[in-house]
Amino acid sequence: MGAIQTIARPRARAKASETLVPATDVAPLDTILMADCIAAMRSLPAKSVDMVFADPPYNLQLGGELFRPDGSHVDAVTDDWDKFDTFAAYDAFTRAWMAEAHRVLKDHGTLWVIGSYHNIFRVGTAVQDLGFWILNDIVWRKANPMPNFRGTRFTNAHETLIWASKGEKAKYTFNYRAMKTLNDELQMRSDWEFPICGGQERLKKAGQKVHPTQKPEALLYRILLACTKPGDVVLDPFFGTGTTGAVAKRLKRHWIGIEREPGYCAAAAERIEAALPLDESALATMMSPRQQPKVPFGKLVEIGYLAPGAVLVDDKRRFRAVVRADGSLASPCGLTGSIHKLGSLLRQSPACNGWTFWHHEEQGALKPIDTLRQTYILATQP
Amino acid sequence: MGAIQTIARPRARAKASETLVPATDVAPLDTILMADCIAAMRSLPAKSVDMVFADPPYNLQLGGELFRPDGSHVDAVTDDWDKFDTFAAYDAFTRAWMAEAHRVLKDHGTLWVIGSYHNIFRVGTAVQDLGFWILNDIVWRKANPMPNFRGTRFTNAHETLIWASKGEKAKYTFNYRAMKTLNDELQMRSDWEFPICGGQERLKKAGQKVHPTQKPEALLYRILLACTKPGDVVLDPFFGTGTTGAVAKRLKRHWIGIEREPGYCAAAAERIEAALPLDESALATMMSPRQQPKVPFGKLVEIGYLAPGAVLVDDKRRFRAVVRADGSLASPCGLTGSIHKLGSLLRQSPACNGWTFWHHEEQGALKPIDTLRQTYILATQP
DNA sequence: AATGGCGGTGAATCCAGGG
DNA sequence: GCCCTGGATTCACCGCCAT
Repeated sequence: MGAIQTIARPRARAKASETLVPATDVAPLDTILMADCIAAMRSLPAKSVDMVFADPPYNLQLGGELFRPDGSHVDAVTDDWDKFDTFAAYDAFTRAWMAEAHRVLKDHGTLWVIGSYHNIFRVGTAVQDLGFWILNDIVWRKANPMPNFRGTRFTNAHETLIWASKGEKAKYTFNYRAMKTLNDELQMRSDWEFPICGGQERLKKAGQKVHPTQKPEALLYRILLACTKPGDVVLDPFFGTGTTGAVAKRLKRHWIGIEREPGYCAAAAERIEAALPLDESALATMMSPRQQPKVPFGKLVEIGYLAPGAVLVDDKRRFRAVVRADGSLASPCGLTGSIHKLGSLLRQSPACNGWTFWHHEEQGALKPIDTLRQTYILATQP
Repeated sequence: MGAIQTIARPRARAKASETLVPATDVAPLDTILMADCIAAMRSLPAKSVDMVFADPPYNLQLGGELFRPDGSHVDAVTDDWDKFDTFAAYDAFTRAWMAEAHRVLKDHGTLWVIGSYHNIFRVGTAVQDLGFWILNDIVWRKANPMPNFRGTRFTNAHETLIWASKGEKAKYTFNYRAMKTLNDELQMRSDWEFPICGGQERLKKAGQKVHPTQKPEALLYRILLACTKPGDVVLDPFFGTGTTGAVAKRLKRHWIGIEREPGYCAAAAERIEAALPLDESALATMMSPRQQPKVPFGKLVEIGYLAPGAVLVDDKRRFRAVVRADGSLASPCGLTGSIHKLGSLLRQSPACNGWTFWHHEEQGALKPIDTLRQTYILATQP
């Protein structure tokens, strides 16, 4: 693993590359190029890297300030690097860096890009228009997303990644066995769950986060493990605080980072210097064992296990309630609420497990609605 | 719910609409229009529907169908088709139907589109370019996806939906409380899990599935419950076997379906005819507190729930205020104002819900004054 | 030493209605 | 249009500190 080298400008050849540069020289491995990403990419030889991982600006287009219900302020992404005047400007920027990514990639290399609904559709369109061939889109389900404080939309609980080869017929690396092993001998799916980056992993300086959008290492770990081999070269043109570099070093892949902000470069260099090969316990956390799925009662209504209007009773038939369209219950006396809430109201107890309290008639017998939940879990778990 | 009416062509006015048609007439409700989708949409009056749900063709590269910008079918699709031409044709088709969707939607209506990585990025770009404002992208996680048999990629286990309003400032319907209830009192997230459509729900004829991509009713159920009100009109320009219509009928929403294939139209008509609407009590959903009668704080003082001079504090007893005769509060530091105003002043936040911020002593315990309001509402409701 | 309460916070396109 | 005001609105995780 080469030393970390921070340079102030891309190499002098950058300008000449606008004409035609023979791809004879070698890319500077395990190095941060402190420069504008498009100029720096132009300085790299064609067909020299095995993967490009890109976490470009999302063009969030945020409005005013946002406050939590308790009155505290939400620290939003307001950095200048995320601001674009128009979609056209964003598209031009996207196509410029992505065209360079296509040039720099080896024929058997692949591109990964991450984004949110603000930008990912434009990114994906550019991916296709530039001749890349999409292999999968991947959903990063956040275990702990920020809620929607005003109750105006669905909680924005995921981000999207695109994985693409250089063309329809292009070969690419996919370590199928490694992914299947990582996923308890089941094929790895296109939806991945990870917590957002926080705790010890989150880089901080004077109590402040160093970068507003630092990605979790687990995400990069899975990507690099799935789609590169040891010794491969990964280029990250939006290096930030160097998550890609840190994980690449741990997995014995080479990396090249491009980052304009000196502060991010310094943080990344220090972080990667300190990165060590993963020990077994850290590996285990990366494996993200799957947990028992939570099944809301409303789900059983949606999928038709219980129809709205169905009648539920307790085991002694003392209480009775009707299922409503949204999964709430209504009792004849006018009380309404969730299965748990209505159970506790009627029983006049502080808490109630609605799953075992409420029953429905099935072949002449009363069965707790929990059996429906178990049936559902059994039917949908592989 | 009107009878199902299958027509062979869109109404005669369709052609004239290419010039300028005053939007005076009414859309044909609860009807299948057997016609090309763009032509049929042109026959509908402007600003006449509350939601457009669209499940357009997923694109072409799998040897499927190709459309010209006017929506007509292109027969000879060969492997030699230039990709750019293919994408350009699909984009033109997408923008054509989507522009009609924008025209047909009421100002407070919303658009839903579903797709996979083959087409969703182009669809999303069109959504933004046409001036729609994306509210969420939603991931449908398939509980039981088809495995990747060759082990060459990640299991393609999800599809993506886009939910958009007509513009950045446009209002829209979102039944927040119903969604929260449906999800066991947690905010509904942007990742939804449903099984793919199969079993009894899957329409079959002579052992063959009637439609290759029939969507599960649970998916439409959640969408319609979340983003429409009873009596609203939902237009589905790619009606297929009528999942949208069947669920709309069950939930007492009006629907309009456009479908070109007679076989699909017949299956949809039969299916919707058999669907049963929910009765009123089952259709009821948990309402937002907003829809409760408004009770001014001063009312509680007037009727003696709280006497002038009573002392209120916040939950941590950091702040303290005295109730005055007119229902305003006065703090010891001299500040005065409504329960909301004084709360925001003292907490130094831009807004504050005084009903939950302020507490009063009741049997030795602090209780939010909102409980008094709830008591009052319960006591005065018929 | 465990445990539990409390506070902080994260890529967020985050209000509605009346005067 | 604008301004003002009423009042609706949060989940999982991490770390600190008190018990």
